[in-house]
Amino acid sequence: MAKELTQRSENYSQWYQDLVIKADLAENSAVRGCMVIKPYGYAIWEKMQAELDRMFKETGHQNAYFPLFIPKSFFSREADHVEGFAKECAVVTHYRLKNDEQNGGIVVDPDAKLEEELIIRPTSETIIWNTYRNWIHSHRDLPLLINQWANVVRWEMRTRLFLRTAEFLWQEGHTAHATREEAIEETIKMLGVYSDFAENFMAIPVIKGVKTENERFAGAVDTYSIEALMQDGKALQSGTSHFLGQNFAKAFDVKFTGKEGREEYVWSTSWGVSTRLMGALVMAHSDDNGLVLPPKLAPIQVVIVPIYKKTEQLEKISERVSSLVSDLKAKGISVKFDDNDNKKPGWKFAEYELKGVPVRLAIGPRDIENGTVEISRRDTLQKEIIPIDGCVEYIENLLTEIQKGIYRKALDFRTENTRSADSWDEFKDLIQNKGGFVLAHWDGTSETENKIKEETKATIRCIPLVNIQEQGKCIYTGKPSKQRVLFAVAY
RNA sequence: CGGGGUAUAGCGCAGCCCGGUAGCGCGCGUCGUUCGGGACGACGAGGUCGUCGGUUCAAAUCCGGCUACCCCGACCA
Repeated sequence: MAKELTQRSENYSQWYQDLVIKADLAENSAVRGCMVIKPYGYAIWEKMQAELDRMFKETGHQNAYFPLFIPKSFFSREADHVEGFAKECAVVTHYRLKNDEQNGGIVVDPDAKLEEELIIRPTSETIIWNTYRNWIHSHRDLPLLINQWANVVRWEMRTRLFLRTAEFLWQEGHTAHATREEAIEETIKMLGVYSDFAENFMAIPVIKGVKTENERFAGAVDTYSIEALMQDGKALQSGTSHFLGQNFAKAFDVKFTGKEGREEYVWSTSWGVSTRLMGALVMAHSDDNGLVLPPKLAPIQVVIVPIYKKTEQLEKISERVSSLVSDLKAKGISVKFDDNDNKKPGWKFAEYELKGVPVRLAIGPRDIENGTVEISRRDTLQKEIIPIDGCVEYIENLLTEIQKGIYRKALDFRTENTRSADSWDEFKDLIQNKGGFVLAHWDGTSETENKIKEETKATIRCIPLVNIQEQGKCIYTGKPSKQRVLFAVAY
């Protein structure tokens, strides 16, 4: 075995690390906390982007681009926002280098100090709201529905490929509305877009919910999120949508004249998903043989491996395969015919499993003679021999089935790993020994939430939007509670 | 940012304790035999030992600074 993968049962986080690197998704760079996203990984991200972008446009949003740099003064306008991000900001203080006459090399030119320091955006609310002030004057300018695809920087202490990096790629939607209700509706709508995307494209079931005060975005009135469960029983926040109230409108003085001629502050939202989704995708489905990709996001959906001894055999296979390739392409299926002569079939099988290609076809002289092809699916590793005539339809159906199958598997896993706790002992036992989601009553205070976190590392992931209302007692304090909330140890 | 570990050929590692001019496996190149689950043989190429400095006749090896990565904490999408 050329590329050994650590087994999940042995060391889950090592398995993740190995897989991201060995499947050629990304690697660490020379810059602390920053990764290089490699072509195969980036191809998956591009597929995610393409679909999300389509969904945003379908819901009326337009793309725009705002600067990477944010003047320091903008940043301090919204008090909670600064407090939340201050500790992890990269700051530009100078704009020029010069030759170091004493020691050689180059140094920062002390004469080139910026009048006002620039923050590298950790998120763009401030620069965007400062801009929106000039764009919004009347109710006729609303709603303003903008999205941007960008990189952002948060100076993280501890990083992991895709899950937490100092620089990451994301999209951030920033919308302005005339009424509170409309802004809340937008917040929930975009949360819905995220959950549809997660479930239908990434094949990851998610729970939509609202965050508690502790976990709320700095500057938001309410933060909503989608929460996914990874195979090791930890939760991963996979997307957030914020109702910002009038906080940023007030901080940046963004007012509009309503129909009745009254001047009012606008209502706003922001929402984002990042390359963290790549981490979710890896951890939700993959196994000890490598990646398992949902067909809808796989850069290569079908790989064809020829099996031959002599070049005449390869020629025959290639001839038969070329029409198959064009038939598949005509159906919009991405296919690769790997006729690389330097690698043996067995090596290729292992390699494409590592890379998570959903369907593999193997065609050898025997198949040419019998008019068959060996088809094998990545999710279950099952193989069968089918007639080559009409196999396009078979493959098309199989891709759909795989997409459903891995969603089903992830959903079953989540169902099995979502439990209720009715006492503190039971709660601790579940969190420590089983992991997964734990539904439990909570008294609604940050104080209790913090104590639970200190003692168990579990946090409230969200208060599910779809939730049974029932009387109960807080597992920690015994105080009355109206509903259960979703706890888990999170990434 | 605190504690621990690591850095030697493209990758994975040995050598370091006890200083004497670098080795193994995989990969890579050529040729031949192979090819239905990570093939085999022969020959060959490839390293200023992370980086900067110190000790020494001599440093991968001893000492110090720096950088990056991994693990464990605190912070976070």
